[in-house]
Amino acid sequence: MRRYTQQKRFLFAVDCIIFGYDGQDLKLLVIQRSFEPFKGKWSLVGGFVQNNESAEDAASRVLKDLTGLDGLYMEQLHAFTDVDRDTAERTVSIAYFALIDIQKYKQQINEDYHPVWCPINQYPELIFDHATFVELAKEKLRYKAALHPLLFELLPPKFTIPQLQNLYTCVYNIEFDKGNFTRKLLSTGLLVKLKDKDKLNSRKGAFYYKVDAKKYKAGFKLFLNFVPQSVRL
Amino acid sequence: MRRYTQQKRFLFAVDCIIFGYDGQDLKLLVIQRSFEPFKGKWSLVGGFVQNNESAEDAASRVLKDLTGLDGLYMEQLHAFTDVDRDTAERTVSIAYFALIDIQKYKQQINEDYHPVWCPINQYPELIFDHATFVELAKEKLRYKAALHPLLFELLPPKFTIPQLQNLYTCVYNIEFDKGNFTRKLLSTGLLVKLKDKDKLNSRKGAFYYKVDAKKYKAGFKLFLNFVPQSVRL
DNA sequence: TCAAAAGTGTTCACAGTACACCCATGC
DNA sequence: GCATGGGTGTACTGTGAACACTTTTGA
Repeated sequence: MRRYTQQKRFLFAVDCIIFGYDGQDLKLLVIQRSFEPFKGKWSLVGGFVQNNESAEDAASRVLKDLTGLDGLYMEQLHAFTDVDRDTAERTVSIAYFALIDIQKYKQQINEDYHPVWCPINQYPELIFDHATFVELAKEKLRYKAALHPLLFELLPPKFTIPQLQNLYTCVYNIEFDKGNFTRKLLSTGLLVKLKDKDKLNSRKGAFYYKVDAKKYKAGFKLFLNFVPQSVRL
Repeated sequence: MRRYTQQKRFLFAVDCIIFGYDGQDLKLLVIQRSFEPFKGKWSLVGGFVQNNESAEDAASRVLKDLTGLDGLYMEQLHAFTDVDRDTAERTVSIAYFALIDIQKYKQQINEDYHPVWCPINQYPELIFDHATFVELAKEKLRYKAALHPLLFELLPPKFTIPQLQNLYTCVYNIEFDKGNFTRKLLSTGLLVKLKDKDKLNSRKGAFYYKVDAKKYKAGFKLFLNFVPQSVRL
């Protein structure tokens, strides 16, 4: 009754929700679909899982194809399995969300896909159930970043505290008190102060910091009450 | 190049990590596999996703088959997709974890599967990568229960605060101060005090409480710092 | 009356918040 | 010197942790 041979097989895809930060705003990467059905419509980046790769492998491959980069932050979001979610044929999609610093990587984006960075709250209509993916990913980003030092993945290796504060403001749509923000941040011990300053955004200039890689890895799980509970959703 | 017709199709299963609480200890439900390969070996409860159902549908069906119950707490844990995870044929498995009160439901367990409740830290060797599923589920349970009022799903409708405290102790392997525990719990406003007492566990007796269903639903997302951060993993 | 568990009260330390104030610099 | 944004100091408040104490009841 449950023998393998009598079971259906399904198509199996991955789709990536790619968040990027350009120093100003939080963005979402979408592409124009290059194949039928819905060729030319807006879509998340995705692809089918091949015989010799796991879903993680496939998602990494898709990310690399698009950005030219390995080693981006990436994690599984959710498996979407509704019977009719793909109108062509039953397809299971595993969604991954990834974080990237737009400044650093924008020149490496593969233009074959016609990728576009959209404001996170203002992206075009997407095919299938991809908008559901995005909304869930946004929720998870907010949830997780409230507890773990996740947002560093969106910044360049050198960044200032005001830059980081602006990023938090983008993610949570609230203002943070700069004094308290700075103290809380430095109290985690995850940051290393550098000698030089960023002078673009103010006359006085703000010191650059970088992440202490060792402490970052070790301290990833236990972090902060950075964001008021009421804002975390 | 990415046409649907040229893609592989894969088998697609669900597996359930079922946690139960019997008033004393936290348990895991495992079964003896009734079909090849590995017939007779220990395994999580699972099944293949059918043509006309989503993975959630399939997981609910599997849970119902085993326990006779609808409406159990259930959520998607993770999709496991390693190429060789199933030795018979490439199979993607979506793992769900479920919470049930053993006391209430034990008589309804379907005996065809030879199900056994094992202590959560002492379960038999499981087939394939099922042990990985269980460990991830334990981690997620601890993580989520530290932030959300999840553990009520493991208790009967009427329960005492000392019972709940014992459950927390099982999950986190730490002692909780009863005074602080009680205060923190009642301050959430999620509980309603009942008139009667449980007299089995003490001479004095402990008042029963029940969950305020409306507040429970509304307050599920914002809960407590119930568990010290260092214990959450 | 005593033991055992339920439940309450009290103190202390510290983390989060609000907000005032000082600092460095380019114009 | 003054406007601007970076950075520090401080006082207040609330929450969490530790632990002493009271209550209830069966044996």
